[in-house]
Amino acid sequence: MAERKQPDRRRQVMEAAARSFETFGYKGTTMDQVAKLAQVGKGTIYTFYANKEELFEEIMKGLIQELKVVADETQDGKLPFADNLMNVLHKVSDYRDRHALAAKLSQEVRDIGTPMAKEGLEKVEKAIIGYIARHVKEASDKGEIRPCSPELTAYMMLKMYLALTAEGHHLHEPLGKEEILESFRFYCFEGLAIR
Amino acid sequence: MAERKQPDRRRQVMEAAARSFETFGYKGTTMDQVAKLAQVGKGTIYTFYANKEELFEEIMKGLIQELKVVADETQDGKLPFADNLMNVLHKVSDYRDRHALAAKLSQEVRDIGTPMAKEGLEKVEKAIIGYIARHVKEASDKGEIRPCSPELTAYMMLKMYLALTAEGHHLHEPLGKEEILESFRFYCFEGLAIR
DNA sequence: AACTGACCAAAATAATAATCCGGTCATTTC
DNA sequence: GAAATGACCGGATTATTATTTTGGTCAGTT
Repeated sequence: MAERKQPDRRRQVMEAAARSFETFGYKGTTMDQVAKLAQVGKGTIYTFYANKEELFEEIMKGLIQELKVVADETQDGKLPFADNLMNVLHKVSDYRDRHALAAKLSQEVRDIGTPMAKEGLEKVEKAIIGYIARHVKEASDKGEIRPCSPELTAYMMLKMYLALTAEGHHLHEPLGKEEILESFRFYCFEGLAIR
Repeated sequence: MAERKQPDRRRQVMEAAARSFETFGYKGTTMDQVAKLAQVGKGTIYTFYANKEELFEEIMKGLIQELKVVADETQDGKLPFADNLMNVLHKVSDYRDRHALAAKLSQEVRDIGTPMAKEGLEKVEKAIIGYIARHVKEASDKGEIRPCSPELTAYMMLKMYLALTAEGHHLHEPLGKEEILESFRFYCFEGLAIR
């Protein structure tokens, strides 16, 4: 009963859109282009999605889903919270950097500042913070770390991680992977105070 | 002997430039404008400064100097390092936010991304980090805080402080002054680890 | 009923004209 | 004759206009 008597147009559109957004960015993909790639009349797209924005959001949801899978796969129940956290940050950041769609959108924001592209990437960041926040809460409840606001803590963790991995602004030497891990543990978990 | 038989043209130029840059931004000030404000022929400016860039750098040096004075005045030898640090961060950030030149340049970078304006603000940030780094090193030598790389630590401190004070990106609620201080102490000095 | 693509207005881009501005230097001032 | 000036230059920027593109619609086809 799963015969495709008719080609699945919704899937065709989604896949075409995904390819187009990651190749040409948000601004660079046109609805005509997507229709052509999907081998579908342009009007057909509008039977599934109200507009370009909605189509884009659907694709971004997919990226966030992928990141969640990567993060879940990285977690190891036997490891302490700090190790899991650092592994997840590393893996997710790495995956995001390498993912064609995210990379293209970053470049688009840098180069021409497309608002939709910025918004999309913000949603990804927000999803990452939400994901971390859930695990922070869990660790906090289990007494693995000190009590804290999960949301704010997750936000600070991501900011600290990004500050350490950031290069480009020549404010500090680019750090090696080991240095990043060590520094992250130092600043995020241990703190500067004498104990 | 300190009579001003001739008007001090260098000073006139500097003051005019300072007023112009803080009113119109880097791009918005023209050399003609500065000459007129300084009541000086345009060519005269070029006897003191090789070009517009150099004139701008002179003015930025002045801003950095002002910030250093504010920071030094904020320090209180009797207070522990953490308190001094937080006071300095608060005062300097506040002063910078209110300073017309810095405010204008920030807006210019946001709105049109003038490279020179960005560069100038980066120099300010670098100066702040350098200043903090010196005090971190001192505190570290005195054993007030754990041993650490002063440069990297100062960088991380500023980033953490800015992350906490940042609003606009709606990634977390804007925090009150007390919450900022408390959170900064928590994340920067105490750390998440159970002790 | 599902699908299509010619069509439209608005927005983006390209082409062109007009203006501005950093920097120079021959001339003037003292 | 050293210091100061401002008219002047060409490259860059901006304003103006013409042209093309594009998101979205809908009358017509399958």
